[in-house]
Amino acid sequence: MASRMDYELAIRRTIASIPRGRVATYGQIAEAAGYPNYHRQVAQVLRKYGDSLPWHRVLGAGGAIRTGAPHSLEQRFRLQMEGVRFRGAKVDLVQSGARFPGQEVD
DNA sequence: GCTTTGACTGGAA
DNA sequence: GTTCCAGCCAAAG
Repeated sequence: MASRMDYELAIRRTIASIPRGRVATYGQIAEAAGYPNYHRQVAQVLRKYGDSLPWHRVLGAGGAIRTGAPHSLEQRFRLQMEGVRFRGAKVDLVQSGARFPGQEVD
């Protein structure tokens, strides 16, 4: 049974797999990592290992930036530099939303 | 071992 | 559109 801190490994791997120019939400990452409802742990992992992860590609529900800290400015700047299109203060998930295998596209 | 906190989410007011 | 509340899980006090 390898269920202990594997969740963080799965989350880290999922975040690292986000293609450049695309973004994913906390819930989406948690689900894609195999741990639904672990959206909070995604944030925790980002705080811990964010320095070695594309943290700027992680957004809140609806494409909103939930960094709170001054990072919000840098995050938005980086995303725009990658070609992510913004709509007001939120990201257009319809265009820049990362698609993980197994997800249904309605 | 219980309480508080956190880069969250979805629904209700 | 925003604000508040309950649900959620793990780490830290």
